[in-house]
Parts: sequence; structure tokens; C-alpha cells
Amino acid sequence: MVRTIQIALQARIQAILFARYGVTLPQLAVEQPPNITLGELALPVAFELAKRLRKAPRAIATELAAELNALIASDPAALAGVASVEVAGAGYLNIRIDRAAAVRAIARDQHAKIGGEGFRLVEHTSINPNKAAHIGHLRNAILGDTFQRLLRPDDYKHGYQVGVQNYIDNTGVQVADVVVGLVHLEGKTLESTRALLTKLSAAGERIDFYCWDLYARVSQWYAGTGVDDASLPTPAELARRKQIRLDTLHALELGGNETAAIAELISTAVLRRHLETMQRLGIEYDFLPRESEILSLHFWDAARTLMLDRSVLYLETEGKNKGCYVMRRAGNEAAETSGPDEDAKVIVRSNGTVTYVGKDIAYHLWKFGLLPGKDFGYANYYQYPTHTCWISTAGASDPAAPTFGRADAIYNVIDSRQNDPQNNVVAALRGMGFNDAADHYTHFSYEMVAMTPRCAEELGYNLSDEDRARPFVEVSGRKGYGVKADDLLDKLIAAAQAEVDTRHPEIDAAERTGIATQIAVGALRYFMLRFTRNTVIAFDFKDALSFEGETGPYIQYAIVRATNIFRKAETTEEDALAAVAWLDLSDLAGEDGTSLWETWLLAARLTALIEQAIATAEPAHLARYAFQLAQQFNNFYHRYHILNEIDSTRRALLMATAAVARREMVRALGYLGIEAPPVM
RNA sequence: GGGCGAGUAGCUCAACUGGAUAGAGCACCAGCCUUCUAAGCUGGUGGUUGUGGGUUCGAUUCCCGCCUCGCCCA
Repeated sequence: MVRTIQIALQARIQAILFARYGVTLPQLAVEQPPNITLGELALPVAFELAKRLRKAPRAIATELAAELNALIASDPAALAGVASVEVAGAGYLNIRIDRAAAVRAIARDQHAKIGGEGFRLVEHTSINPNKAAHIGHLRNAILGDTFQRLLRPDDYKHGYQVGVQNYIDNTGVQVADVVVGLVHLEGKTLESTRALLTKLSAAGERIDFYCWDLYARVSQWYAGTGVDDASLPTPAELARRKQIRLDTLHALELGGNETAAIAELISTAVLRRHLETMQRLGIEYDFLPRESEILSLHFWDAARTLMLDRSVLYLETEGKNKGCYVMRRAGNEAAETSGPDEDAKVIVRSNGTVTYVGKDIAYHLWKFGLLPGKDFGYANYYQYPTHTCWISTAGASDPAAPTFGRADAIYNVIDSRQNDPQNNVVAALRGMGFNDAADHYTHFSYEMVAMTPRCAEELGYNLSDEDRARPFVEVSGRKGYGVKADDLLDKLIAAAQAEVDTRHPEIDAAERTGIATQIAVGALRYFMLRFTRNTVIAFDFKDALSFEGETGPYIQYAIVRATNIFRKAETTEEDALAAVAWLDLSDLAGEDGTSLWETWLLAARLTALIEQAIATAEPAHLARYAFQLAQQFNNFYHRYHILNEIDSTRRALLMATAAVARREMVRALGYLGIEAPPVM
């Protein structure tokens, strides 16, 4: 509702500016006054114009206010919802909203439209399928899933058509390392690896946890510093191990051999575990494109042809990159120095192998439907209650499967360490003339999740003095340092369960666990979303396990309180809101009414916040909003005792206020992927 | 050496992309449960926004130098 007024206001003011001064502003900021007594919206537009028009801001604001007020007087429909415009401070244009009219509109759930045409592809999670998911992966998946919810069509908004994919690097060095561990440290074959999976499954143990330990062990074996070596091996032995690693990697890339079959078996099993882990958090995928198919379906060959045709790729004939196919780096396109561009990015090495960036360019051409004649095969892999998750295959495609390589816009949730490679892909697209694709390519970049040194030591890791002095310690799969996603979730559920058990012994055990799980997920998802993307999260159990203050459970609790009011009053949120239509709302103007009105006003900002979160690709804004709304509701809750109110008109207004706050809290939390428990 | 990001209250973070008195949470102190659930509320302490300049009506925000920290590239 606030957004509807904002849009109308911006359009009207732009029209006036053009008619009166002949100017059009590219952006017209709409802010909030510091205090509600000054109005509901504020525009600093007069300051902006002061320079251009060489006129005092206050004088401009006065002219604009007069014109807007005249418009409102002559045509009430022109700026529906706006009561008056006044000048304040040094030249702010402050807007007063017609409270009664706005409250009626909000109660009817009128709000601005969100969404548009086109297919948007959100890629997130993308964990190497060689070990358990950890807290860093959780941040990625939670960010991506939340963003996907903001885009997707639902009951509240038209949204955009969305596909969610999770890219699987199943032929990379990380999977190869685990295969080395299985084959060379544990002496396993394809058959005995299969037996291992069966055994673990029967014992209820997690293959991804098994691989977590094995991966760390292999990494140490390469260095000769782990449990497999009593003393440091000879250089020749270390070289032999390094060669085993390379040979294994090549076998995976080649495919069609026992090593690759073991990799396929293990990576698929670990992948399934990742999907299960993420499903605990309400995170689902539509498609799992794998690197093995990008290789076997020869995506790169098509990309190379395209890149050569468009002169993005060229053969370097001198310098250190002689014999390589290279591409100029982003920002270096105009370099005209003589001699080889030593800073160019190698795409095909002199031995003929393609680098990661090369494969990534091919993959992204596919995403935009720009890779001629290439698409994945699609096979059914995982069934969610409401839809299927497809996986890539080199074999025949399931006729029921959709295709995903037709995106109008893409969002890649990838941590900030990949900034450079991501920029290279965009530069390649641009270099090929695919500017529209490049313009709609969003690297949804975020900083890593590290651990506080205290947290790492709690987990039993031996830190160097240097590490101990740092603000945080990086999660490391190679070292085996990290907090596993499932472990953290189990811990959170246990902590929540203890609270629920003492508070609600009357509820049956299964239901208590269900509530504890909702609370745990709420705490975890909110924790990962409250930080803006470019903030490094220094993970600590104390903060993450907190259910008080700025947390998910705080918001859930506020909702439960609202729920209780309706339960005790034996009415519903819907009825309370419907009653607003014939309610006398004249009270809203007074001081007491203002306090109620502030709750309505904040509740009516949801659409604006969603738009902002989409435009800036920053879910943290919405997370903070949800918390602020819960704070606002808790204030309201303590100030007014609704069920004791004897004046029926007033009681109805209070009920409706609780209803609107609850409605928007539930919605905002829903977009964050957090459910509202029935009781807490 | 080059690139990117960060430095704000004791701690962890915001600040709607240049606006009005820089805000939350945690911690600490003092209060509030026979009340719609205290996972809550009220009040208080706490700031030279790393530092030095510049741009202008106005800077945490933009520009330049310097200092720290992190990541990526070579």
C-alpha cells in the first residue's frame, strides 16, 4: 500500500517537474521522516533541484507543495490516499497519508503489483559432492532459496517464472580426492564401494559425514602429514601420490572407466544427502546440471566455435601463454600495448585441456539459450511433495521434463572469492556481443562464513597462535575444519526442544518435535539472513543458538502471541480485518491513534521491502523488516490489552491491528523460508 | 605487485545508495509476570563513523592520500 502511494507520487511529481521546470530526474527518492508527526513519507526532491534551478530548496518545495495540494483538492482520485503535502525543515516535501482510507485499503489487502515477464534462473548451493554440507554452504543455500521465494509467483504476487538449479561439479578435483581415498587408502573397488554405501545406509550413518573425514585424510596424505604416515614420506613417494591424484582426475573427466564409476556412485550418494539436508530447511531445487554432462555432451566444443567466430578467443603465439587459447580480462579489452597480453585469461591450456572458466562460459551460454544445438538430457532424480527435481543425463531425456536453458535473467549465488572468474564469464558474453545476457547476469556475491577462533577451539581444532589472533578462522574441508549443517541443525532442534518440552508438556511428543524443528529452522535461516551479503559471518554457537533478541524465534513468538488473541477471542484474522470496512476510524488521528496507525503503516510496507530486496539482491533488508514489524507488534501487544477492551469499536480496531501485523509477519517470514509455529 | 571488499557503541551488525537528532541486538545497570505466553516489555549507561585532506546547503555514504584486516589474481 505504501508502495502504491509512492509510485503515484513519483509519477505526479515527475509530471509537475517537467511541466513547470522542464526537468526529469532519473531517480526520485522517497524516504521516511524521522518522526511520524512530520508525516508518513518525505521527498528531498527540492534539494536536488536547488542546484539545477539556482533557487532556494524551500522556495521550490513550497511551489511543489502548493501544486500538489491544489491537485488533491481538485481531483481526489489523482493522488489516492494522500491527505496533504507540506514543507518542512530546509525544504523537505512531507506527505501525510489519509489514515482511515489507507487502513481500509490495507485491511482489504490492496498492494502494489510485483513481478513481470520472463524466465529467471537462480543457481545456488552448488556444493562439491564429496563431503557433508557445512555452514558456509548453508549461507549460500539460504540466500538463494530466500531470493527465489521473492521472485516466484505465489498467492501474494504475480512474480516471475523461476527455475532453481544447483550445479554439481562431479568430475572435479574434490570428488577425485575422495575417490583416491577410497581406492588408494582403503583399497576399495566399485563393488566394495557399493557395499560400503549399503552398510552405511543400513546402519543409519551418513555417507557425506564419512567422506568429510576421508577427504581431510586424503588431503593430509598428499602432504604426508596425516595419520597414514608415521614419518614424512620421501619426495618420490609424495610425487607418486600427486600423480595418482592427477590420474584419478583425468579418469573422471574421461568417463567410462571403473574410477569414474566409483566417482559417479559416491558423488550421487553424497548429492542425495545434500538434498535431504537442505530439505530439512525447506530448500528445494528444480534441476541439477552436472559437469559430467557438460563434458560428455561437448558443450565446450560449441562454445569454442562461437568464441572463435566472434574473436573473443585467440591463440597466443608468444610469451608465457604461448600455445594457449586466451581471452582478455574484464577491463582489459581496450589494451593496445604491443606484444602479448600477459594478463589474459587462459581458456585452453597448451596441452589442450579446458580451464574451469572455459567450461563455465559454455555453461552460461546454455543458461541463456545461446549455445546452438546443445541442451542437457533430463532425468527424474528426486521427488518433492509438490514437484520433481531433475538431473542432467547424457542419455535420453524424460519427455515430461522441461528445459531450463532459456533464461532471460540469471542469478548466481556464489561466494565473493569467485568474483574474478564470474567477471570473466560476463566479459566473454559481452565480447561475443551478448550484451543483453551480460546485462541480466547477476553474480549474487556474498562473503564466506568463517568461525570465531573460540568456536574452532570448542570443536577441538588445533589452532596456530597466528590463527588464534585472527578475527576468524576459515572453514576448511581439506583440514576438516567446519561446522556441518546437519550437526548444527540437530543442535538447534535439541535446544529448541528443551524449551518446548518445559513450556508445553501437554502437547504430544511428535508435535513438540515439529515445533522445535520450526523454531530451529527459524533461528538458523534468520541468522544467515540478518547479515548483509558483503559481511563475513564469524560463526559462533552462542550467537547462532540464541532464540532471543534479533532472531527468527523472536518473530515467530510475536506471531504466536497474535494467534493466541484470535484463539481466545474465538474469531479469526480474516473476520477482524473484514470488520474494518464498517468501523469508525476517526480515532486514528489522535495521539493514541497514531501509535496504532504506525503498526498499520509498517505492515503496509511489505511490498516496498520485497521490491527493494529484489532490486538490490539483498534479502537482509526483508529480514530486518520482519524483525522491526515484530518489535512494533510486541510494543502494541504490551500497550493494549485487547481482550479486556470493553468499548466494542475500539476492540474491533485493536483486533484488526493485531490481524494486519500478524498477516504481514507471517508473509515476511514466509519469504525468509520460516514457518510460524502454532504455539511456542 | 595488481584487483575486489571491509574498518561505525565494550562485542556482533544496520543505516532505504548524499538528507532531518547515526539506529538495533548482545552484554551491563534499574524496573515490569493473580494480565491476550516474560523466547517479552519499559528506562538507563555507551559514538571524534580507522586517519588526514577535498567536493557542497548537507558526508558513515562520493573523490584523493595514508594505516590496518580479509579475499582473489600473478
